[in-house]
Amino acid sequence: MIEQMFDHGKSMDPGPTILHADLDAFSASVELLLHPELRGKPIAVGGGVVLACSYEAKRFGVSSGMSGSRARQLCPSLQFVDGHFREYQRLGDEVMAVLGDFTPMVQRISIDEAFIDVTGSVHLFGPPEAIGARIRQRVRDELGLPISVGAARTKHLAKIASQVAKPDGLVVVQPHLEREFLHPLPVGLMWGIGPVTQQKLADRGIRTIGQLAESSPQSLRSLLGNALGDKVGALASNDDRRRVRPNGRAGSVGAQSAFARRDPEERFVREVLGHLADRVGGRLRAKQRAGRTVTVRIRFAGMRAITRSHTGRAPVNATLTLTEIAERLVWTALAQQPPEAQISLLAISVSNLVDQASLQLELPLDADRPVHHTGEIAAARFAVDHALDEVRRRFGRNAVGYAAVALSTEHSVPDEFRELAEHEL
DNA sequence: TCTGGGGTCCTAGGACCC
DNA sequence: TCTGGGGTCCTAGGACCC
Repeated sequence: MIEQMFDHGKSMDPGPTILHADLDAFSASVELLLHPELRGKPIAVGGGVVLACSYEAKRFGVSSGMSGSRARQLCPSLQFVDGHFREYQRLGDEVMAVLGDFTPMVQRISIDEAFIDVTGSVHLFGPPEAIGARIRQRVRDELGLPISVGAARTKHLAKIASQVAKPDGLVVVQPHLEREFLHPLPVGLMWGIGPVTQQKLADRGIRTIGQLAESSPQSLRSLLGNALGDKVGALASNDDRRRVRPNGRAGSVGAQSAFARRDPEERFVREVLGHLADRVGGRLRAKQRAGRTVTVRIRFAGMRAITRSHTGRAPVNATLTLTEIAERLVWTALAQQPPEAQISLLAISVSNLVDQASLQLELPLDADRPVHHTGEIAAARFAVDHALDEVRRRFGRNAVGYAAVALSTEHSVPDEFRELAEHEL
């Protein structure tokens, strides 16, 4: 009798209920909606670069980020389609709206993936398996897209469950079966364990999450560092206290451009940096934000990369100011490199962000300059930026701008695709 | 696996302050 | 005229996420 009551009590209050919902091969699935005749065939979005691909293409070893020529080698029957990026954004938002019908506790991880905490919703919609099934049914019926869902007591378990559920499935991890579920799985499924960490663990004979759970905290700390060691040790031992947090704002904004290796010619570098600064500055200004730290990244032929940063007293978001700071950082860094070094990527990122409603005109944009100089320049730049921002607002982002004509279109990526990855500022 | 693009977090050393 | 310990900020590099 007492045991029954204990059991009954447990199932009435199993703790938090977290779902992880993850659209299957999202971009490719949207393209299949638009091109039903391609269903069942290996397809890839993109051309010069694979931006996304279907499960059929993945089976050949095709993956996103791969060059188009490499993908064609692996899969000669691969069909390339143009991306409909605005559709991805719209449908991704629609899916999030479906999730929002079950709870406001939605944490969106990317265009096509989110955690939701339905602890407070089970009395309305039933147990986790019922909620997961309803979500999948609605996304299928209303949007025509396959989505996998994992449900469990923690984020870690829910996320792994949705991966195990793929493609187009639902996996619920019952609280009393968590260890049986978790321990046989490979460590690479865990959040935070990528190729490097996986190799380090494999060198110690650790391949499953169960083996990881048996390892001593001290050995994991010394192998992986304190933070990561503690984190993976806790997760493997099924100790995950992270909450679902509705999305906050981004802590940094950046843009990058990769290109075929080339000599760092002055005109080229200026054009690329101007283009990147324009993208970053435009996004900052659109959200009335600015940042004190400007970081550049230079990747060389052979993939070695360096970063250089500058933190000023005043936050910046003017395109020309960002360009100048970035140029100075890049040339100072390149001066320390062998003169024959070729570059294959440039990036600009702005961090230490602050809100900057209407203080723009009063603030010197670069505190390192003499004040009499900065006042006028700041005002002029403010005016130029806002004129351009306004033209773009009315006629579109590409109506006017610092186009980097030196960038070949072959390896560059459509702006609409970039926008999919942008975080809320 | 010969590598796109936008992000986050951690580490380690140095400067500087009290 | 030798030197503790803690806190904060900055810089650079690296792993990882989607």
